[in-house]
Amino acid sequence: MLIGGLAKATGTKVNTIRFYEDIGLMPEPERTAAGQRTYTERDVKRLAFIRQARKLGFSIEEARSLLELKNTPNGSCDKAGDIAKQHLLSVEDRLTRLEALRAELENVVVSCTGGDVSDCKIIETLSQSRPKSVSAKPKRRSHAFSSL
Amino acid sequence: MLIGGLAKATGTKVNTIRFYEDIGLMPEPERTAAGQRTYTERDVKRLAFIRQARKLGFSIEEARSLLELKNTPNGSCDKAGDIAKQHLLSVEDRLTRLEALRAELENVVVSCTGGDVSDCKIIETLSQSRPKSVSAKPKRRSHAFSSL
DNA sequence: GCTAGCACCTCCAGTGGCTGTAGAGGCAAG
DNA sequence: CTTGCCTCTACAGCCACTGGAGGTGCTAGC
Repeated sequence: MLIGGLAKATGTKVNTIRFYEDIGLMPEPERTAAGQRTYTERDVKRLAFIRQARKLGFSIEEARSLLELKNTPNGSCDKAGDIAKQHLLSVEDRLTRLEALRAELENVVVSCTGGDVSDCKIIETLSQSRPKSVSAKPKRRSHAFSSL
Repeated sequence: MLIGGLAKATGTKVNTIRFYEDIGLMPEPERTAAGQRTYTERDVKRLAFIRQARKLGFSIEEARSLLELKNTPNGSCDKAGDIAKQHLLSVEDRLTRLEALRAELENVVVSCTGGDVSDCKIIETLSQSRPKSVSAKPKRRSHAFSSL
C-alpha cells in the first residue's frame, strides 16, 4: 500500500502523513526501489488511532503518549485516564469561556439597531475599557483547539 | 508617552504593540531624537479598542474593519452589526462542537476503571474507526479562537 | 518511441497571533 | 562611572498542519 492508499483508508492528507513521519509520530516506512513509501495494515491502524485522538482534541504529544500506552500491554490504564481527564478539564474550561463570550456578544449584537456609527452600541462597547469583564491573564495559551 | 507607558495603560505587551505596528493595525508613531516611539492619548484609545475587540474574539482583520467603521462617523452601523453577528454565529458553532466533544470525552473518561491497558476503554475507543461521530470535514479551519 | 496524466518525491513558505530572545544602544539616579 | 532599567531591531518559535514549486517514476494510449 502506497501513501495515497493510506491517506484514503484513514481520511488523512498525504502531506499530513509525511508530517507525522517527520515528527516521529508515524514510523519511517519501507520504500520501493523507486523510493516510494509502502505501508501495512499496522500503519493503517496506527494512523487511524492518531486521527481519532486528534478528532477528540488531544494534542499530538498526548496522542504520542496514548500510542505508547497502547503498545505497552502490561501497563496500567490509569495514565490514559489521567490524560483524558486533564483534557476534559481543559475542554470544560474552554466551554465556560466561550459561553461567557457568547453572552457578551449577544448583548452587543442585539444592541445594534442600525443607526449611524456615531451612536452605534457595538463601537461604543468596544471603546469602553471594561464592558463587563472577559477575565484576562490566561498565562499560557494552548493552540490545540483552534478548529473547535 | 513611550511604548512601555502605552503597554501599561492598555495591558498589552510591548512586543505586541510593535507587532500591531508592523501589520499596520497601529500607525507608525513619532519618535524621539534617540529613535524611541512616542504615543498620545489617541493611541491609547485606539489600542484599547483593538484589545477589547480581541478579547471578544474578533480576529485582527475584523478589528481592523471595526476601527475603520469607527473612524467613519457618517457611515452606517449595519456593517459593524454584520461583523458581530457573523462572529456570534461562529462562536455558537464552536460551542456546539465543543459540547459534543465534551460529551464524548465524558463517556471515555467515565469508562476508564483503571484496569490493564489491554482492556482499557479509552484506548479501545480511540482504536475504533468511528465511536460516534465528531462530524468531519470542517473544510476551512480558523485559528482565531485558540485561547477560548 | 512519444506524450499525457497521474501519484509520488523533497523542500520550503505560510497560516494566526502573538511571545521570547539576543545583542546593542539610551537614560536617569546614586 | 556604574547600575539597572528602558528601548531598539531582527529573528526564531509555537501548533498542526496545508499548499505549492519543481522534479521523478510509472503506465496507457497513439
